[in-house]
Amino acid sequence: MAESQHRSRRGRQAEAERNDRRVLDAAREVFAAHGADATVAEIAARAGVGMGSLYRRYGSKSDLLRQLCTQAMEESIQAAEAALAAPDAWTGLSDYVRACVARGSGALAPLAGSLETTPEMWETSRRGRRLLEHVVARAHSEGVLRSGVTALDVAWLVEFFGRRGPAAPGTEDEAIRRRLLAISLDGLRNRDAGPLPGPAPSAQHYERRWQTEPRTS
Amino acid sequence: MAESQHRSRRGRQAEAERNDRRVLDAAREVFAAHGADATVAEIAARAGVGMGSLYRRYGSKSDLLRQLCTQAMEESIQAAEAALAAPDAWTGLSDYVRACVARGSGALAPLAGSLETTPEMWETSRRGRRLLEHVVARAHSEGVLRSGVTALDVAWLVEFFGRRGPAAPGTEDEAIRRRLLAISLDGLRNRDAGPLPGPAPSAQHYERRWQTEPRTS
DNA sequence: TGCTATCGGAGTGTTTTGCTCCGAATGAAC
DNA sequence: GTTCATTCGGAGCAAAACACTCCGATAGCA
Repeated sequence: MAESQHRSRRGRQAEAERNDRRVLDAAREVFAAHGADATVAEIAARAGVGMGSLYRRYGSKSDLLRQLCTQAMEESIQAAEAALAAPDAWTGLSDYVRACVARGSGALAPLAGSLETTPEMWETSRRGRRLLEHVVARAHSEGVLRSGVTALDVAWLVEFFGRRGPAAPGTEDEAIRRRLLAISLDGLRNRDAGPLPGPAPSAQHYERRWQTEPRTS
Repeated sequence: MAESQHRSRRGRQAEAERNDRRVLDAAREVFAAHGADATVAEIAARAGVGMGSLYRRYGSKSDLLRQLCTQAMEESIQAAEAALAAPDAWTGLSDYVRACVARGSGALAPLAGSLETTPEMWETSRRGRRLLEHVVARAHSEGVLRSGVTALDVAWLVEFFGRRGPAAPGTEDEAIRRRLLAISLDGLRNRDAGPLPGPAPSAQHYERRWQTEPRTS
C-alpha cells in the first residue's frame, strides 16, 4: 500500500488502472472457483482492494459478470484465430482446447440464464462459434479429427472441463485436469473409432441456456 | 394425491415409505442439477411432498446430504463389483464409468468440506476405492487400459463428468454428456499413446477435500 | 362417527450478501 | 508546508434467501 507507484504516468491514476485489472483477474479466479455464488466481498479481498474501489468501476455484480463473459469470449476468439494460424490443424485445435480450459472460458457457462445478455455479447459469441467451426473443419479436412465430431462437441468439451475451473496454476487440481484433458484429446483424434453415440449437439440448445428468463424458482 | 394407495400392506404407511423414496430421488436430482446450494423447498416440491414430510424423515439438510453421499458410494461399490464380474475387463471398466456418471455419483463430490463426515462414510469410501483399484488392475493386466492410468484417474474422471449432473434422462444434456464420455473412454483405451502428463493424482489430495473444516470464510 | 397418524405448506427467525457512504490517505499545485 | 482534489478501504445497512417449525387439514382404521 505504501509502496511507490510512480512507474506509470500519474501516481494515483496508475493505481486506479492497476486496481481495475486486479479486480478483473480476481473476479475470474473467484468465480471460476466458487461459481456465480461467489461473494463480491471475496473478490475484493482477493484483489486486495476495498469494496468502494470495486463498485466505483463496476456498477454491480452483474456488470462485473458480464464484463468477464465478454472477456472470456474474446479470449476464445483469439485462441481460435491462433488455431487457424497454426502450422497443422491438430496442433491448432488441441492448443485451442487447452488454452480455453486453462483460461476457464467454460467456467462462466453455468451462469447462463442468471445474466441479462446484451446484443453485443450475442454477436461476440456467434463470431467465436463461427471461427471454431473453421478450426474444426480444417482438422477434418486434414483428417486428424475423429469423424462425426462437430464444433459444438468441442465447445461443450471446453465447457465441461472449465466447470469449476481453472484450478490455480501449480496446484494438484490443475495437474489432474491436464491429465484428463490429455485423455479426452486423444479420444478426439482420428483413429477410426466407432461413430459417436446419439445425435450431434444442436445450436438451438447451446444458445437456449443463455436466453434470459428471470429464474425458474 | 387422491389416487388409491392400497397396493402395499398398510395404506398410510405405504405412502410414508413411498415418500421417503421420492424425497431421496428428488434430492439426488436437484442436488445434482443445482449443487449443494439447492434449496430444501425445491427438493420437497420436486418430490411432490410437503416440507413437513421431508423433515420428519431427515432431520436436516445435512442429514439428507449425508444419506445421499452414502447411497452414491454404495452404488459405486455395486458398480465396481459388477465390473469385476464382467466377461472382459474393458466392458467392466467402461460400464463402471458410465454407470457412475449416469447415477451422478460424482455430483456429490463438490460438497466435500461442507459436510461432517462419519467414520462409516470414510470406510465405505475406502472400500469403493479398493474395489476400483482391482477393476483398474484387471484392465491393465488384460492390456486394454492405457498405461499410466491409475484408479484415481478413473475416479476423477467420474467426478468430472458427474459435476452438475446427471442430466435428466432423455434430455439433450444427457446425450451430450454421453458423447463426451464416449470420447474420453476411447482416450482411456490402450493404444500406446504417449504417457500421460504430470504425476498421477495422489490419494492424499483426493481425501483431503473431505476433511471437515467449518469453512474458509 | 370419532380417533390417531400422517400430510402439506404458510410463516418465522436468522443468516447472508449486494451495495452505500464517509473518513483516511495520497499526490499535485503553489 | 499547506491546501485541494481525487481515490482508497471497509464498516454498516437494508433486503432477500433460506433452513426449519408448527398447526390445520386429511386419510385410514375401529
